[in-house]
Amino acid sequence: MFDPLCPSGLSPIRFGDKWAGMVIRCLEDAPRRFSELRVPIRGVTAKVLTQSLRSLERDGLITRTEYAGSARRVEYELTPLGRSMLEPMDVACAWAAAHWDELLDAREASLT
Amino acid sequence: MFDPLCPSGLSPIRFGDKWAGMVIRCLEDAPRRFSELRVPIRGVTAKVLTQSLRSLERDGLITRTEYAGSARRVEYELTPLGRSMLEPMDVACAWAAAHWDELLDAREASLT
DNA sequence: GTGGCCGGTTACCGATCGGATACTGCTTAA
DNA sequence: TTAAGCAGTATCCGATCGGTAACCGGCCAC
Repeated sequence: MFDPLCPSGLSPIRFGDKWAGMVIRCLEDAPRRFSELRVPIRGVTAKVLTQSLRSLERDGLITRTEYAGSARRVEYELTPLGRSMLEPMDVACAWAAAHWDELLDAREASLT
Repeated sequence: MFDPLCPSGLSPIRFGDKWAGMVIRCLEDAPRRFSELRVPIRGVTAKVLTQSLRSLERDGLITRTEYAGSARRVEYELTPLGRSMLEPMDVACAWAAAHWDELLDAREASLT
């Protein structure tokens, strides 16, 4: 899903830390478990994902729910506040998509 | 203009490095000289502002024009690409303004 | 000829960020 | 009994970020 080579890293617009934007995107449709996040968000380590999730939780963008049961189960879910970030994120994505080639050109030109 | 205590630092949405967003805002209405940027962008040092400007230039968001004349004069100006960032920035500002109190509440709640 | 303004540069420094690696406690399945 | 999965922790490490302080050359006014 989020390829490390994905050009989204080219955009200067960032939401929280390095992985926060991807986390929010992953939670857009449904709550997900820790291990369900690690799969699509390629290249993230457990430690860093934990940091990102804790930070999002502190800011009230996601909730962390530990389900009492024999097997361990923790789910992360967007709060309404977190969901409200989708709108600026969409705008940022649209901007990046619209100006992707210009950004590439500028980068290349600056190497010469 | 950009008070170091300004709550805009509370928003998790960032455009480029720490000062890039303010630089773009300062150039919104007119081209400005190096020293004209240092005044409103309070707290930025020459070195860091230079870094930020160089980075924005590399990305094609601003141009740096050195005017030939006896007195030294350098002006920075938004490119069309740089100007196009104003739209996502406005959306981000609107989001931050709309959810400012929720962000504050979440921060405070996480301290207890 | 000395000081000030302009637009920086250089060297150094601490803090933070993100990543690598190893390990943990708990539970369930083979 | 052993292995695997879940949801992380603990420790260390290098790279980057942002900041301080000092300095620079060219020009100008005094």
